[in-house]
Amino acid sequence: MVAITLPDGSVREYDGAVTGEQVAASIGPGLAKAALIVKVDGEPRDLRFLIEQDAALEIVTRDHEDALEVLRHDCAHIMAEAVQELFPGTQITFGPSIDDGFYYDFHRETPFTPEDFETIEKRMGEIVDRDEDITREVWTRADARRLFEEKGETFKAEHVGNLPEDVEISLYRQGDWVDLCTGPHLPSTGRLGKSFKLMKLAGAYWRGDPKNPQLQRVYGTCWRTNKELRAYLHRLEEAEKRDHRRLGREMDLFHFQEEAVGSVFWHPKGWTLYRVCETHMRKRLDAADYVEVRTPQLVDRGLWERSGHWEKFREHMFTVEDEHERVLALKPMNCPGHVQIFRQGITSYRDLPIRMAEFGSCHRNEPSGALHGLMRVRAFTQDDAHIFCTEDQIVSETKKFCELLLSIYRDFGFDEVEVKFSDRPEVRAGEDSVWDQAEEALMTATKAAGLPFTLNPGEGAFYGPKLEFVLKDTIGRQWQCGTLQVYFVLPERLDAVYIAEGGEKRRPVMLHRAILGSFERFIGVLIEHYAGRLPLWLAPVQGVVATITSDADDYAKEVAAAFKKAGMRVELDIRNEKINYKVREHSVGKTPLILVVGRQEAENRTVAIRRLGGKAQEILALEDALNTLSTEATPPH
RNA sequence: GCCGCCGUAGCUCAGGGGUAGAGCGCACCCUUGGUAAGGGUGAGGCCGACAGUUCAAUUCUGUCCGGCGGCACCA
Repeated sequence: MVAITLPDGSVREYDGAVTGEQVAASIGPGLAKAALIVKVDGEPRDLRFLIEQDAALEIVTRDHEDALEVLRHDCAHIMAEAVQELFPGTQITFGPSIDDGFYYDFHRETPFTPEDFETIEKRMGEIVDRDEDITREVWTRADARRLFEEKGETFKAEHVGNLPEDVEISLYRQGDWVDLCTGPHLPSTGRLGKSFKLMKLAGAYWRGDPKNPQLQRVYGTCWRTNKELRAYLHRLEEAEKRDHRRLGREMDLFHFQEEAVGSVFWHPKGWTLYRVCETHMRKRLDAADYVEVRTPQLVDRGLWERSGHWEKFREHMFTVEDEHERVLALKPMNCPGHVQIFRQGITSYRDLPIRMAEFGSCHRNEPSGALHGLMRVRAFTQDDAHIFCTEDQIVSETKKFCELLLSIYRDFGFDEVEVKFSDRPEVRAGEDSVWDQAEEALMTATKAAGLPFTLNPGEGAFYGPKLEFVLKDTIGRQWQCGTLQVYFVLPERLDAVYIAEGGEKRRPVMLHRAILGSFERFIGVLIEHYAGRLPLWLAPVQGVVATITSDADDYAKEVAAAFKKAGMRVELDIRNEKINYKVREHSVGKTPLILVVGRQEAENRTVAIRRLGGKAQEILALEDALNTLSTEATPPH
């Protein structure tokens, strides 16, 4: 007897071993038809997996939350089958499901083109129509390897050889097509349906290593229904509309051009936004007892050699030579500079902690393929600071920093923050004992700060372990902005000391920390988060005074001047255009307030306020409008 | 950096071996209009750069530069 417990708590008994397929059939033919896979004691399994002992069973149908992953994985297989039928000689490698879809990496001499998509999609549809049985087979390692070698599937054969000894080698067969896979899979290709679409082509390295052959990756998306597929495609279009590169142009914030690849040309409006962010940060840092400094842009390579950067990051540093053939590097970071300031004079333990901030302009020669609008540039400005403190102060400083960071994120409208703890990477500076110490200190401090965090093993910085603070924007995308890194090694290398209570010299610890990360990137994130509709205090142009007829020009000028005097950023639009036209243009330009004035307003000394996206207008006396709106436009805190 | 695609007016894009087109924007004129595009006229282009093929190249080929999507990278 085998007793199967279903999610509703009911128990069904069977004479002997039973499959999920049989259980589903015994419940009802509809369910049997809708079933994709099952979960046996929580483990995803094929419908035909033989359950030999009592177990909890969950039948995964299309509506189940796990269904998409299975459908997408099967879709990848069906695509691979289609590709191998259509293009003999193409080798298969890996094809997992991913967020919103799947991909499959192929090895083939001639590249695929987007024109091939239609052909492949058509063949995939045929494979679904053929409704081929998908069966699981267990092979010995040697046989599986031989099979793939005979088929000329060198990548698969290599992979079989690399699998751990204790892993069961399972092959999935659908029609004449075979792939090495752990599964689970649908019982037949017909269950996939046709709500899929091939999306794009890309290169990818075999096993992610640039030294290995490059494969051709085909990305696709796959959904439960055509409706879901259409909704997804619509979502992509919407996401494109909030792309900061597009909005940057439409809102006249910044541009890029060939002569300065990876550097931003900030237009007046974009620079206003930048300055508002900077001013706000400066205010918050002042209040948090930071001191602000400025360190040199060009620094002799000797300092970078001592700090260890020259050895590790040489190829990412821009260098210049002076007339004595002395090599100077454009600073890629601010830490060594800050240590130089710390080293001036003698520091007492009484002076610690010293929180040294710099809106540090840095240059890094990022690989050309990494550049991406404001998100990844070669010239950027960090909201950087180094906290020089004693080991005893690490916990309290970390705590203070986390509070400051969360509070500033809230100012900018981000409430969801994920924290990741990254420990020692393979390539690193310093002894393991020092890393032990640094990791332990950071871990204690992080726990004391009381923030939930996840572990991110091996992802620490060159100098020390780090916390990463990841923002979640309106549409759920994640952006790593803030960081806190514990440096024990750098103060040693650059010989930073303070005089301790007993009169002896001691090494301070440095906490390298940033909240926005880089202003450029953060502004990119802000633009996308708000889809360009920035909150009033951030908007570069907060309001436009727009006239209805030229009779109101003089009054409009007076209104604009009054708002400007009240500290607001307003523009005047007295062009010979209809109000409809002006409203449309300023709405498209994402101006938060349109202050409409016509004859009536001029006579009554009022303004008609139209808010971005709103339909209604609100008529206020000029004085009231000034008070209300300038209060509303005040930055948080 | 690697793979694929792309580069035509300020923007979005069409075209195609015989030196170019649309819409929006811009300028000027008419219009003074009450909340998301009023009308007319006009000016804008070394068709990314450099080589090659050709009687002729913006169009075909190659190289380079830049952009886009991934991969790799991100102190």
